Amino acid sequence: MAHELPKAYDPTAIEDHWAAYWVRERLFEQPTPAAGERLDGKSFVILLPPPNVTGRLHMGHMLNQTEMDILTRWRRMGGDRALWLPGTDHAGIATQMMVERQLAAEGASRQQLGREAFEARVWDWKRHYGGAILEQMKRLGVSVDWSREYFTMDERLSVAVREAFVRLYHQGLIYRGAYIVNWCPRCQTAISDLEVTHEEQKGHLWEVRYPVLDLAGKDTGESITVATTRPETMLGDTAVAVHPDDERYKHLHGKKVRLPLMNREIPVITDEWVSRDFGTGAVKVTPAHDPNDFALGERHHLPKINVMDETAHINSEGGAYAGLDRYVARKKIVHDLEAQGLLAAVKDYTNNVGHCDRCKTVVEPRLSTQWFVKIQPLADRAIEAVEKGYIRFTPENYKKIYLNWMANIYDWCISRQLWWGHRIPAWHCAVCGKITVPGLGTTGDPKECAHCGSGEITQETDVLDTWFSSGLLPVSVFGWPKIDETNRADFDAFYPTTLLVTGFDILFFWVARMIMLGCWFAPDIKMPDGSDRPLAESVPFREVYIHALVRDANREKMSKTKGNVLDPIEIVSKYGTDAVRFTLASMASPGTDIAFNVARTEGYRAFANKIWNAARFIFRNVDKAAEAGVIVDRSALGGMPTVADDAPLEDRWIIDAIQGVSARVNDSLKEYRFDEAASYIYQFFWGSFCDTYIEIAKVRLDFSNEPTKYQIKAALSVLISVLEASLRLLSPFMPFITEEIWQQLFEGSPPERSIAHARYPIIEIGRIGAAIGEKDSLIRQMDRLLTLKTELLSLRKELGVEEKMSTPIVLGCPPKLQESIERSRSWFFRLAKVSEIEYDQSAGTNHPELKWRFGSDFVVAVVYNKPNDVAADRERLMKEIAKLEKQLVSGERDLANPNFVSSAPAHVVDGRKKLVAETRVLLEKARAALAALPPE
RNA sequence: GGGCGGUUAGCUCAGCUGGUCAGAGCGCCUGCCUUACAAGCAGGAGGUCGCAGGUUCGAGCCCUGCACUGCCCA
Repeated sequence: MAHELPKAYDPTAIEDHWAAYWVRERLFEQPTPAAGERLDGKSFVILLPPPNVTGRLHMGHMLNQTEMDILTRWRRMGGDRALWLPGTDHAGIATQMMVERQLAAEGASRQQLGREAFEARVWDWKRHYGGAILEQMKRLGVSVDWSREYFTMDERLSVAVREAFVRLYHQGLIYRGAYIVNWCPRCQTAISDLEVTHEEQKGHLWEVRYPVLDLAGKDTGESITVATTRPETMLGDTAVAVHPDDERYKHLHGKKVRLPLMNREIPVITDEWVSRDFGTGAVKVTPAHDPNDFALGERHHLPKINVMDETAHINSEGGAYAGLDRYVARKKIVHDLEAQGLLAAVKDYTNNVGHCDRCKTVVEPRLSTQWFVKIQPLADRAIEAVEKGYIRFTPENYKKIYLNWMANIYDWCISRQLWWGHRIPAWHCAVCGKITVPGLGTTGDPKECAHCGSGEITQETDVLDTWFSSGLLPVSVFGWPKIDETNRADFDAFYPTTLLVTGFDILFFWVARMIMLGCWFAPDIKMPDGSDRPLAESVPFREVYIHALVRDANREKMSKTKGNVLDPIEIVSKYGTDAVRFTLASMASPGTDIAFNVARTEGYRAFANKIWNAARFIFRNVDKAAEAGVIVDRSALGGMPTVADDAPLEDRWIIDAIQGVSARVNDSLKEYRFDEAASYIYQFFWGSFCDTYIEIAKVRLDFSNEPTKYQIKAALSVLISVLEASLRLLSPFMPFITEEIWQQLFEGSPPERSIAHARYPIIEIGRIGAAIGEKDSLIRQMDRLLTLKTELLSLRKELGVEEKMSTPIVLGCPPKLQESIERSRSWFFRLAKVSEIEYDQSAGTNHPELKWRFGSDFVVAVVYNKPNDVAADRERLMKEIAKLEKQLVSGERDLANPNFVSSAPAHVVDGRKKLVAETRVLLEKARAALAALPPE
């Protein structure tokens, strides 16, 4: 059967086909191990960071997924039990907002709909639009196990969420209380510290006079000036605080002041926390609207007056300002203060203002009753797991960042005032007011109050922070909390997972929470042998690889407002998935952001085209050979290519090269050096295989003459085995094109259903060690030939020899090189465009009319009767001599230095000696050549 | 304010525990439609490794200071 490949590579023609094939054939499913099946420990388990159901694929996803896919495919081909588990996150706020917008367009609201109908509506939305991002992922060819796809609100995951809450509650690690939280007036919910982004903003610092009162409550005429950036909060002031040692205010200790506008008497208190240097050294205290003031209020038992409602409008506690938006109120208050002569000063001030991560609204610190996780006990284990090395970070510096954050962690506010999410499993009693949380391991909802027995209980309306459920994923996807003898196979086989690949932006949101929750709950599950699970086996993953941010070509962060967002799907349809994947891989060096440049992608599309055409060339010759009765054996393909010891130099050279590149690629991938691995393959395939080996092989594939079948067959079997191994090597990076060519290579009967099930080229250590000395000299001979070829072509260019013309050369070189040349005569003559060689040991010193080139062990000239450009030659030689002299001087200085000779390692000294000797020879030759030039 | 990175060719970036490390791709120049590929082939030019000190026989690599720049946390 003849192969048919179009001349130019067209990714769109093949990618959809294979993407669908992989899913349809269920090639990447990793079944639950059968009971009693031996777990050999060679497993690779990785969890996809679940994208939001509302999400669309962006470049960050694509980088993340490309890296995970490369690793998963690589380990799968390496023989591991590989499982990559996909799913989506219900994304509380984001999804709720999406559906609310939809409702708004219809002139409705969730309040009109009511909670249940609204939830049904969101589910509906999810069923219709929620899978979009997963469909996009399929287009990228990700090798995930679709049979295990989850959604964080799935029944079984919801069970886990409820159980986690219940356990933590009964362990005394969940409490409810009124604290200052970050309140988003737009989303109308509390958000965690992590969901607040701080931005510098120019604003004002208002200084306000609070009149000091005497014991009778009358103005003394004196006043105390406080500074504030949020004057509207003064409506809720319940004290003024000064530093106890501040001499300016000592006489006011214990006195009272009149709160302007509200005409409330509030005390002057003293507290060490007050900074004497900030503003006037006196601060207003608003316990219900500032976390520091809240702490102050607790210490001094101050009343906490909340003056704002959920939408950040002043409430009834705000007197005359009730009903005003916070910023309207601010203006009016400033105006009124000024009118009353109580505004002492207005200063420009830049401060950090918190914004809602989701909607960018300015966050209002606000007193509110919320649910919290007492985090320290969980954090302690999470710290231990990392400090003891049970979880390793790459790059390593994230370990420090993680530990630093963990050491300064605050209790986690887990309640959200949303309707979409896991509703908190706690019931309030209308009679006694106490809270009932179901017992451990129970399933049904409680029917009566656990404290007074009343049946008048209603479930908490708040839902849990989305990260509470995603933080449980590593345990919950494998069946926790229902792990018993009958269903523990998944957990035994796949927990802990091997690796987590993610961006640093969710290091705290997600990675840290998974570590805390995993280390907290997994120890409840016994090890397969029945022993207690140690912390080292409780971690949710053993390694974390943190990748960089994808920026645009100008290193700008991609953002919708800037309009510089690159849509991966758009680029993929233009250049092909393989090219985009390769771009990301080749730029993914740890620690640095990726400036995504399509110029680079163009280059890798060209690379794909190169691979395509190399295959075309080889296939065409295989077909031609078949016509001539030469059948190339394909049965031995699939391993590491080898070659007989008496094979031609170039065969041994290319085989050695692919063995070497395999070893390097494997090493690089072990260290997540996608960039290195990609570059090795690229250099090898394009440089060594296509530009050198195939060009050489063409000489042997000459069907026009009386065919030497043995020669053609030998050449073809090297070509095809190197191609086939290269495809496997490249497959994790470029799964589509490699699959297509690989399938064609086997002409419809491949040894596996997919190249993804073939074995990755890995060289066994023992074999590479054999005959290494001989191999070394072999490679050196080949390198010499190639260097000589380049020198000759360069010389020809300088002389202006026509491209098509071959010329005689004169060459002086050692016998060994001469022997290699003679043995490789057929291709060497063709590639170096040589018609005949005159070997001459005195080359370079005679024939002054020739233009000589010299290497460390050869002197060569192209015989071509064109007058030399003496001036240009002289310039080139002088430049070269200068360079060599510099090199020689520095080398000789080292060798003359007794310290160098005694303290540097032997191989360095030897290397330096060799270099100096070589430089001397070259210098001598260059000087001779210069002297031989005719005078100007 | 605290912490962590970065500064290497025109551009984007590699460069391991100091010693054949001054590299790659793109771009640029010159010549080629050579038995796959012009998305190609061949040959070439281009850098005092941010600045100033120091350690060392030896410094893009280690130390100190400075400059510029990015990020995280308060």
